[in-house]
Amino acid sequence: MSEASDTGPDLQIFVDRLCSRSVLTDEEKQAILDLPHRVAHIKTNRDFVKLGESTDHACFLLSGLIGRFGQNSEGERQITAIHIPGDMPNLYSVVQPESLSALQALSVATILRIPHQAIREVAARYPAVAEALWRDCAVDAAILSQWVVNVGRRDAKCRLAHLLCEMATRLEAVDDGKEAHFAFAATQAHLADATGLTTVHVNRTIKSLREAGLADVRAGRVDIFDWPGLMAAGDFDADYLQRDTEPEERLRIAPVP
Amino acid sequence: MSEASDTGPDLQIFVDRLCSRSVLTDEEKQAILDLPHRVAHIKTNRDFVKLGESTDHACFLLSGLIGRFGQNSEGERQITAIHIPGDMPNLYSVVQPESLSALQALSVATILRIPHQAIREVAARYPAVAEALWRDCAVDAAILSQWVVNVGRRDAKCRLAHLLCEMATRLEAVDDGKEAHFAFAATQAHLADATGLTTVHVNRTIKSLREAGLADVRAGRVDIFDWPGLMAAGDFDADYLQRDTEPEERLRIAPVP
DNA sequence: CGTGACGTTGAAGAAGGTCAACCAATGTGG
DNA sequence: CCACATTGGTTGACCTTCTTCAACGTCACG
Repeated sequence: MSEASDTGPDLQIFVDRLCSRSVLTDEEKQAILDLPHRVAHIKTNRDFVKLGESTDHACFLLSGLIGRFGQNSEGERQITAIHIPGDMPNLYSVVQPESLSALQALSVATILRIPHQAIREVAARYPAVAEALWRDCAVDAAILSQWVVNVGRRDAKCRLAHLLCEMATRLEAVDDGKEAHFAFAATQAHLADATGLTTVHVNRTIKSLREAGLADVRAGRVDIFDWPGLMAAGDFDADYLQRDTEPEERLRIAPVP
Repeated sequence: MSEASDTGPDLQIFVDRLCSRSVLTDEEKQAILDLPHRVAHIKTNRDFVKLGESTDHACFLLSGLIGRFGQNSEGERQITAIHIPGDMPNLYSVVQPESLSALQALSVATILRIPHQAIREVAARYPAVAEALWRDCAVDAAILSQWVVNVGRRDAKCRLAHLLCEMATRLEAVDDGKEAHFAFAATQAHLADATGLTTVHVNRTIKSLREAGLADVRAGRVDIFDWPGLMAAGDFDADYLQRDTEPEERLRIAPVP
């Protein structure tokens, strides 16, 4: 991992992301863009936030794939969220610095580290920013809820299909067509940790999706052959991702001055 | 379900709960106590917040047990959280009114309904209140993360033991002793929905906990015979519940005036 | 060209699900 | 006050899904 000071316009995608569900004024957007941050490059499979550790900064993912996970006493991992560029994998740490989940790079990744103190100051000054951050955590929790349903109440094939649907939707890899594909660096072992299965069974399950003509996962890439079919197999309904919040539905805690 | 207007000091336990992890001034506490609310009584097994429904108020649980759940396309439920008195089962709805989880009473329950608008006004006016609410959501998400680990990476006996440990800890039913007990109205079917098992297997698993001399669940009550043993069987570490936040560790987003 | 990470496959077994029957407690209407 | 239904809990027999263990293939890279 290397660190370097940087003041590029990197946070713009974070602002865009917040504004997809919240309403911010130009002043508020600028306050976020002005947040101090340092760039860091993370190697594949490196745990860069450890379980139980206290942090004084939050991470913003610029590129790559990050898994958030917990583990049982045998050290077996359970991935609870897969984060994509634009996400803040541990935004919650702003109000809860002791990290109850660990973060692992599933591929090489580039992150920005933003000091909690700076985020807290902006949130204290602009209630609408605090609200937008709180909302981002709420969406994260909604995805987490679905993850529980996925792991608890679906069989292997359905679980994996659901996960692929979720990633395809969040990565905006699907349009109206039947086919789609996207880069996805996670290994079968990562998928096993995410679905609560073994790598062996993930392998067989991928095979069955492939043979059913639904999708294939290989060489860091997911190919979807039959999007409606995959959604059906995965029992997938994209509503929970809250991607379709129309401008007039977006809430704002304080009036726009 | 019956509704009645009420202005008793019911919200005091909510304030106490927030202050166990956050720092609030007397003025801020009073603003929360002054929140308008209506009392409602809910019958057992009634879904009082439905999936996908939009709400304009958050619920505060005064008495009883509430399950938050999602479900798969077959209608099989997966409980993602069990809420106890003092919890706000859908606090997140303040920033995210479309409910992505449903709420079901697991016993007769008494709730207070608090309009979103009122909560939003207090949060906009007092950044520290917004922070405290945000933190409450973060703790809720931390519990949810553990729930994923529980369902994804532990076997039936371990899962159930973990759940009992979590409930015992949150209900403050355990002290330093070996034994403990607490009222717990959930049925075996509810436990099955919570653990992602079938009722039949929950029944057998309870039997095995009983025969191992660890704990028993029956007649709306949990008896713990061997607390250290149950914690070991459930792979349980209470840290994630954030119950031990010392006053000097509590964060505050804005200075105390 | 060896070594390690990742993927693939087969055989055997364990954990948990399914189906079905039955019991005990409680409530209800005649 | 009894006949009956309902809800929650218990148990057995059987079957499916997933795990475990072990071997082997393949590709990238030093």
